[in-house]
Amino acid sequence: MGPMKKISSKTIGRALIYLRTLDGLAKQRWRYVSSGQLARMTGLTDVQIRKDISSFRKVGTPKVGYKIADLKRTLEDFVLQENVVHLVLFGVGNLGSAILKYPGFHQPKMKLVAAFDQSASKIGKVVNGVRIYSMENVPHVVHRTHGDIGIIAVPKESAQEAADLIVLAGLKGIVNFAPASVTVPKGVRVKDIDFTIEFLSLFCDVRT
Amino acid sequence: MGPMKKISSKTIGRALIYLRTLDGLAKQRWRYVSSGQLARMTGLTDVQIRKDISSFRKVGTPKVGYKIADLKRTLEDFVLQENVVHLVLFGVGNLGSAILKYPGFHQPKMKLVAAFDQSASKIGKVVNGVRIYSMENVPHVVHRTHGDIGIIAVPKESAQEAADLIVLAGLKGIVNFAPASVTVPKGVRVKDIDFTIEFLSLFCDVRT
DNA sequence: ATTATATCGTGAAATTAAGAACGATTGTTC
DNA sequence: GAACAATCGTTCTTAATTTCACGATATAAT
Repeated sequence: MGPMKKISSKTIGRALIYLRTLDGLAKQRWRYVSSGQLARMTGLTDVQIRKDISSFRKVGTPKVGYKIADLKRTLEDFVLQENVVHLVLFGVGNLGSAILKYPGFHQPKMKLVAAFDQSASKIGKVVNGVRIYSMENVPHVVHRTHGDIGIIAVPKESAQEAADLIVLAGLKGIVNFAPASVTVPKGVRVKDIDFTIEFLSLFCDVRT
Repeated sequence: MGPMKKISSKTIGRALIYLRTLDGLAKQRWRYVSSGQLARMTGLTDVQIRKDISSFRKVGTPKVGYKIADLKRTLEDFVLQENVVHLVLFGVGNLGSAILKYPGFHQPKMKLVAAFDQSASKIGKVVNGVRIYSMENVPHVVHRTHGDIGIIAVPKESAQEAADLIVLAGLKGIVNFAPASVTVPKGVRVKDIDFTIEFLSLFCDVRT
C-alpha cells in the first residue's frame, strides 16, 4: 500500500460498476463478497478487482472477502464524497425528452436540475419536475441551480453553440450526444456519446 | 507500411469519428484535408490521425494532405465493407422508444429492423417503420430480419433474460443499456452503456 | 533550378493498462 | 494446535497505446 497514487479514470469507471453490483447484493441481504464472486458478476478479473479496491485503500479479509457495507461506503466516499452531481440539459427534442425521463438522473446523488430549449412552445413547461428555460438565461439559471455538467442533446448543427454556452456558464464537464465534435478551451472535459459509433465499432469487433 | 496488422477497436472507433468529420467537410465542398486540420476538428493529435490512416493503407500527399473523397471511401470500405448493420431492440419503454425514433438507426448503413416487448398492448404496433414482436418469436424474427446486434433496453431485472434470448438467437454482439452486468458465453461481445456511470466518471474527472 | 516549407510516414521511446505469480493472512477441520 | 484451503495484497511481466523524433516528399517561391 504505497503512497497516495492518482487513480485512473478507468479505475473510477470500474468502481462505479462495483458500486452498482454491491447495491444489488446489499438489497439481497448479502453481507460479504469476494473478488472472485464480483469477477463472475461483472465480467472483470478477480486480480483487477482486488487491485482497484486496494487503490482505494480498502482492505478485505482473506478467506472471507470484503464486507459489503464497508466497501460500499469506501467507494461512495471516494468517488462522490458527499457531493451531488447536478446536470443541465440542452435540447428537449426526442433524445432530450428521453433524458428528462431517465430515472437514473433523478436520484439522490445525481439530479437533472434544468433544461434549455430554443422553441418558445417548450419554454416554461415542467417535465418530470424539471423546468425548461430559454437559452438566454443559461448563465443565470446554471448558477442558481448549481449545475456541474452540461448535456448536449441538440441537433448537430447547434452542438458547438450549446458547447459555447456551457463553457460560458463556467461548467467544466460536457456530455455530448450530438454526432459532431465540439471544441472547448483547455480545462473543460468532453465525453462524446455517439450511438452510431458505439454500434458500428461493436459490429466491426464482432465481425472478426 | 508493414504487413497487414490487426486493427485495434480503438482505431476503428476513431476511424468512425474521422468518417463523421469527413462527411461534414464534404458537404461544405472541401476537397483536401490535412492531419493537423482533422486534429483541430476532432480534438485528437495529428500524429495519431496519421498513424490510424496509415494503418488503413491510405496515403496522403505531403504538403497537401488527404483527398477527402478517397479517404472517405477507404475508411468506409474498411470498417463497413459493403455490409449493413441490422439492429434488434429488446424493450420498448421510455428508452426503447427513444431508440426507435433515433434517426441514426434508420440510415442506409445501419438499420433497426425489429423490436420485442412483453406487453401485449405494444405487440403488433409499428413505430417508425419497425414492428414490435412478442418475445416468443425472437429466434425466428431475428433470423428473418438478418439481425446482427441486439440492444437491451429492458428494466435491469430482465436484462439477463434478454441477453439469454439474444445469445440463443445466435447474435454475437450486444449493447446493454440496462444498469446491470449480464453474463454471456465466450464469443459474444457486450458493450455496456450505463448513463449514470458515464456521467459520474466524467464528474470525478472534472473535480480534480 | 534551388531553396523553403508544410505535410506525410514510421521506427523507437515512453506511458499506461492488464495479467501472472506468489508469499501472506485468516478461518476451518481434525 | 497443526495442517489445509480460500482469499487477499503486491511485485514483477507482459501487452497495448500514445507520444516523440526525424527523414522523406510534394508544392510553392525566388
